[in-house]
Amino acid sequence: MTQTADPSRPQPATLNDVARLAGVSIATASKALNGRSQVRAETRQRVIEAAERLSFRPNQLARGLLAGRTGTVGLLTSDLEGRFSIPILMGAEDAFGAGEVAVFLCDARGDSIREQHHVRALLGRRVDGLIVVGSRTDPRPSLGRELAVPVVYAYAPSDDPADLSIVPDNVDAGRMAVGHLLACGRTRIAHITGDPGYLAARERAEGARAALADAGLRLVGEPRFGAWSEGWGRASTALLLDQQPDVDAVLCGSDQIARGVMDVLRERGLRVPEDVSVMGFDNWQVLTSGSRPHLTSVDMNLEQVGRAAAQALFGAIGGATRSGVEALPCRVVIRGSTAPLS
Amino acid sequence: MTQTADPSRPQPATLNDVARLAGVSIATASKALNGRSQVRAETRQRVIEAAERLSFRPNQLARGLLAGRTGTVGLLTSDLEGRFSIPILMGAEDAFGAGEVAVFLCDARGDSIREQHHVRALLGRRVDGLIVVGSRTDPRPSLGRELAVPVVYAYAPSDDPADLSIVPDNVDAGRMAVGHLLACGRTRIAHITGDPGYLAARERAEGARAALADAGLRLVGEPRFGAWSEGWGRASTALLLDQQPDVDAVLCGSDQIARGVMDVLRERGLRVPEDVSVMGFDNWQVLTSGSRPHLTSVDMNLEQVGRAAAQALFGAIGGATRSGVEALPCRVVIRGSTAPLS
DNA sequence: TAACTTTCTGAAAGCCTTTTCGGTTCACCG
DNA sequence: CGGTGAACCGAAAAGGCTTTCAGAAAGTTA
Repeated sequence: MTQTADPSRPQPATLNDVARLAGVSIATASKALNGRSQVRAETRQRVIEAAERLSFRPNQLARGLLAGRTGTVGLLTSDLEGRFSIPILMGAEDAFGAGEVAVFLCDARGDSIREQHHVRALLGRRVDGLIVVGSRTDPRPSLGRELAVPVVYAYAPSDDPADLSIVPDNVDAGRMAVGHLLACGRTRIAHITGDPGYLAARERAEGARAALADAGLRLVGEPRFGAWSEGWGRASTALLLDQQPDVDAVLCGSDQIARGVMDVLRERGLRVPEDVSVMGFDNWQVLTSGSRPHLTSVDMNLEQVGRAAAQALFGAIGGATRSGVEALPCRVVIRGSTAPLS
Repeated sequence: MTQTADPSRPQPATLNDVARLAGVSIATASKALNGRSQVRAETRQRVIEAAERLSFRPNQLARGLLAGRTGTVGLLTSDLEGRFSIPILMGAEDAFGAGEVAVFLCDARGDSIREQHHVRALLGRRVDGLIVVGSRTDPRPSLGRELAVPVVYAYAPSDDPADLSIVPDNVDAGRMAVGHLLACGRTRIAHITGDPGYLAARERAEGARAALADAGLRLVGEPRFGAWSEGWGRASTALLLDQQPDVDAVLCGSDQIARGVMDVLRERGLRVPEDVSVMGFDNWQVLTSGSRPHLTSVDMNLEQVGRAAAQALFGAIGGATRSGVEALPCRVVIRGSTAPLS
């Protein structure tokens, strides 16, 4: 029988041990260690040394029990696999980790039953707040208003406007992308993008169209919705070149699509960026820096989304409630695949 | 002044509330809810209903304080960014999440100071154990033997053999990869791989060489160490074809390298897989399924590494200590880029 | 009816820390 | 030398839960 009490593993020291070793009461020890002013300097020193000797770490459980705040938050993601969750998670972890907050990570695998389960478990652990990270920008069901702790939604906004959601501004991103291509002197711009079931795809297309309209231009053909894959990029580029051989720029809905587009352009003997400039979306480094030339792409600043969500949650824990959907700007990262017309 | 006590947010119910509502003592309520046998069925029912009504969730802090076990573990990663940490983290989260264990996520950013800081914070929170996830397979400094809780190292083994480490078997992976190419009838196999500073690169090369030796063969040329990038794949393939034009298979140290290799092969008019079979490493889906043809690759089963680490930690918490480095097998995922010689 | 089980219930201790508040000590002043 | 205030210290409560143990209630047997 394996016992849980491993005799070789010493129990961590308690405040009691420290107090005894220093020859003071528990209360004094606590005050000494927490910088309270009711302690003589000499006594404080003795206590601190005792704590050092026992490598005492105050038990956060007890502290949390007493304070009513645990200094923990739950990070509820719907798919760790997805590459969008990770940077957000990093940003949040970063914003919290700097302070004295620890993060519980839960992956619901896109299953709402499991999500419910995790929420309950987190509430049982008395987290001070919750960040819900989605894997796409389409609105998702709210966790509800009755929760005992504040909640902030990141990337995927809540469908309840009373909740606070932090998302990247994909419409504006579409505008910015086209803006860059226009600044390069391109006027015959096509848009090849992914699954039209994704709000992100539709919003980017909308932004692109709006920016062109502002310049008195239109897309070359309709936006070509399809899949978020290199294969779709290749297939639709072939079609595009047949139908609109005079295109001078392609804005792609993802870096994967852009890779496919560039491959076919090269095969057809077109030069990137001279003949056709190509732009991707997501700024996924493995794709942007593997291509020839390196791929200009729109970065959604996801880490910042995560950080903003964490800060908003921090504020909400402090009582400063916000609500609605807050859209953060994206940014264009210029590399070799776009250049001014010569 | 924003106050922390938000009057609109109801305090969660305590066992006391439940007991009062059910008209029993706290003790009885506790026993009723925890399935202890000292309670009449009718009383138990009343308590359960009361708990339901108040949507009572026992405070895990208080429970943990009492039990000496918190039901939490720390997951210490050195770089969330890196794509190797994530699947491991998923596997671990999976193995734990199924039970009643919650996971604290900490990212040390490859900084050992920050790592120390996180370890202390986690110990202060009285985690029951720690999983340390590395970003490369080279051994890393142990956290030490004096820790109050068990530790399991995943992917990056500890340099102290007294610790338990779970890693993928890269030597064997090299053997398996070459085994597959040999099974395809390939005999003139080249190896293009990444930074020789990485143990993974050296081990895979070693395994490949060993498998060839077993078959009475040798690599075509020396292993070509370089960088883990498409660019290196392209550059070294050009060189390879100049020096060894009769090569009939290329084993690559990563999927990125493989993509570069395939691009140059295609440009030189060589057919994949007919003329030259190409194999990658890591089975990174965005790369393997974007290429033409889809890329055969070695998967390190990282999720399983994570799961195994979690299970080992679970065992260690229960007192079943293991130690040493345990290497888990990888697997070859066959796609279109490798095929038998016709 | 007395004595004895059996079954259920509740008071209280304990986990570890922080904080309040009353008590002790001591220097200093009138 | 009694009194005052400051400086320091410790007892105790609180926070929510589990568990032990003693006691109450109900049922059984002689």
